[in-house]
Amino acid sequence: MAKLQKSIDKRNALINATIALVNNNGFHATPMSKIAKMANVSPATIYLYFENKQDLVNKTYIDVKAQYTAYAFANFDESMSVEQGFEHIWKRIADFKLNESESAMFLSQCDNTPIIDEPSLQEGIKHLQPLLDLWERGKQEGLIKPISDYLLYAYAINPLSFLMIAQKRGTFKLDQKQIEEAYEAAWSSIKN
Amino acid sequence: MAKLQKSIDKRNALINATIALVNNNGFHATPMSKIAKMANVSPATIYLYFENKQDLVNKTYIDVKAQYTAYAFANFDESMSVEQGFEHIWKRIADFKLNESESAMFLSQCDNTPIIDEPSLQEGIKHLQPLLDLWERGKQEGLIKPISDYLLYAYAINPLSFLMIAQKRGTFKLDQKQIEEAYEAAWSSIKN
Amino acid sequence: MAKLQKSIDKRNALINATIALVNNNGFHATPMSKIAKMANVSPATIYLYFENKQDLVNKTYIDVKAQYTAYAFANFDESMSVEQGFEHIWKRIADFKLNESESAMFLSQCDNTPIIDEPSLQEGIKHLQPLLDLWERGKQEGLIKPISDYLLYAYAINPLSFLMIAQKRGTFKLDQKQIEEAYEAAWSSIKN
Amino acid sequence: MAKLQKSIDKRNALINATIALVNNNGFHATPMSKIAKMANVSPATIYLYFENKQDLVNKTYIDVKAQYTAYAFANFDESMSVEQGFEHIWKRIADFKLNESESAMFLSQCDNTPIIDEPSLQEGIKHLQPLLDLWERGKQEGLIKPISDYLLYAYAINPLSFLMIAQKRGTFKLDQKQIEEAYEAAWSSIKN
DNA sequence: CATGAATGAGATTTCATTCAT
DNA sequence: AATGAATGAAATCTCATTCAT
Repeated sequence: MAKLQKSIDKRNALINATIALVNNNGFHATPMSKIAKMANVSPATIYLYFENKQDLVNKTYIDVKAQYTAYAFANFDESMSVEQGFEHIWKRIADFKLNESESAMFLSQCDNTPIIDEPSLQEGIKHLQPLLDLWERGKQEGLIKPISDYLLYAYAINPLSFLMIAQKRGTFKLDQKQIEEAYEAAWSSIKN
Repeated sequence: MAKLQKSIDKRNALINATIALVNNNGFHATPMSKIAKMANVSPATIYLYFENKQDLVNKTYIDVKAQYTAYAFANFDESMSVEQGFEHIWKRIADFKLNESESAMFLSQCDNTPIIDEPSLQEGIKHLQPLLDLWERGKQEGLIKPISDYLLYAYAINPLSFLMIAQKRGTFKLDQKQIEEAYEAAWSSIKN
Repeated sequence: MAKLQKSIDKRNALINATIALVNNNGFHATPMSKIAKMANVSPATIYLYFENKQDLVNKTYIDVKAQYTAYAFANFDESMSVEQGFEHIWKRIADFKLNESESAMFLSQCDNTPIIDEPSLQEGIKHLQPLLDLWERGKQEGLIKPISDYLLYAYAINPLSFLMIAQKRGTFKLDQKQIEEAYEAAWSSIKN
Repeated sequence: MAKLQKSIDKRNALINATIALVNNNGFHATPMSKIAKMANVSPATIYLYFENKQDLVNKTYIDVKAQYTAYAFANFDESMSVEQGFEHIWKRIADFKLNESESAMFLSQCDNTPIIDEPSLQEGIKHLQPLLDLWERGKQEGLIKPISDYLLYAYAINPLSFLMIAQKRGTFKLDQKQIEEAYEAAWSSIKN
């Protein structure tokens, strides 16, 4: 295996350990030593890849957020109609939240606490542009309510986080039928 | 001032300090010593009122959750029509999230991280029953979609948390017009 | 009940609580608050009867040591022969160590650690005089080895402490037959 | 110096500091910080070698007890006669108690208080077997009283602890003549 | 690059003692 | 005399980070 690859593997192992431990124990109960142990490296090695703990968690956030958006827009095509496009993206996001629930949980935790610093939060938001563009088109075509993107996101996308957490906690199960119902609710809330 | 009152005041001061500091710094960066300082007591005094840090944050959660539901259902009357009742409760909750944003932030942080233990989370959920009863009535009258309460909550109520956080971060401002738009979106998403 | 009596009762309750707790947990794990709780008084009340923790444990030691020697010499009569007198005292001490094992344990702990201050240790030794006098007589009569009282005590009396602790720990049981054997060993070790 | 050696040195420094401080101040007045200072390491370093304070004192006890028995049985040879063997071991133990009085004091403190946990006490007892075997032989040959090993130990060996403490406290001096007297008393107490 | 050992700084928690009542 | 509440000081232990190898 090439040296570079080994390096990337270690970085990934650290990122994954961070996600798993922060999800299960919370940021406050995730010491660097545990992260190192789970990633099978020495604590000192972490500092070869990241400046400090804050940097590690920031970078983890940015990485995961990038995965999330890449997943969301895979196979999306700007030639799709607004409704087709929205359904496509929405279902990709639903898939991500339910199948990649470790990653989704981590994002949810970061987005609701002050553990990520402001610049990294900004960095994470960047990649949502295609969805915003789609909504813009929808508004112009009169298909989507002419309201703030924040409102659209709050009603069309964010509820999936709540459902993912409920499912993770075991109090609720999202099967195919309920995903359809959720999509209905999402579309109803933003369509004109 | 009576002894009992002084005791209650101290407990409240501790709860409030906990909310403020956890909101601003996160649980991991909120030492007991800072909480004590902010509440104007000695660190040792905290342990007269709470067993340990975990207990303090659990009890804070339960307290705040109780305030939240009390606020939500104030002046609610089961004789109201389903739509009237829903609008009433929804707007109370919106008021709470936007006016009592410190409390709301704290709840959001607790509901998205593993800092509160399971029994306390359960304790906190108890008081939502009137809303669930209203939805049940709505379903029977054919006014509300016959879907899981989790889905209804995810779309009708939870988006307010997202909007509250966005507003707190200063990236977005919820004024009267947008509250009406949000209400429209909420109602659209769950009405039949 | 007279006021004075109530006062004495409280003092005794404190002394007894100290003995029980130090025996079971050791001095280092016996906080004043636990002593107070066990004696059914407020922590502050302890300071009405004793200057501080050191004073409490010193006084407890002196009290128990006095009980011990009183018990040891009860019914002893200087007109007894040396051997009769020794057997009498020895058996009283054996009785004390085995029946009043709480008290005996406490003394043993104090005599083998630096928890009691020097003046109180001295105070505790005082009352052994009758035994030393008996030995003196025994030496003059040629019945007892002409060796230091420390040696006599080490071999004739102190082994009972070891046996008491072994019994307390449950690894060994001292019944009547073994007490006789122990007496034999004690007498053999010091008799001329 | 090899890494391993430095590690062993640090562990030993910690063990020795523990012995010295517990002897002089008692367990309750021996904070980890003092132990660290005396061993010339940071308090945090203690936790690389021992799990916690209880573990440190347990391990110290086991170490010292092992030294004690190794010392006691050095040059002992099962081909010796019972009386020769006993005298040999007894004098080795006397040497240890008087020359290695720091270690002996520590053992005495541990054996008379609840500071060592049960498993570690058990661990410490293991190594006395050669003495018990010798006594067994003595009983079969009719040279030693047919009584419990606990009684034999209480009278033949344990008095040395009492004498060692008395000497340490300065109230009594064990010179060569008195050691012979003590040996006489010990042997008298257990011989048939 | 990689590490294990080490640690300073600080976290949580305990406790002997005091004080207003 | 008696107390419960309060606390300053200190105890145990943790952890992010560094450094010699």
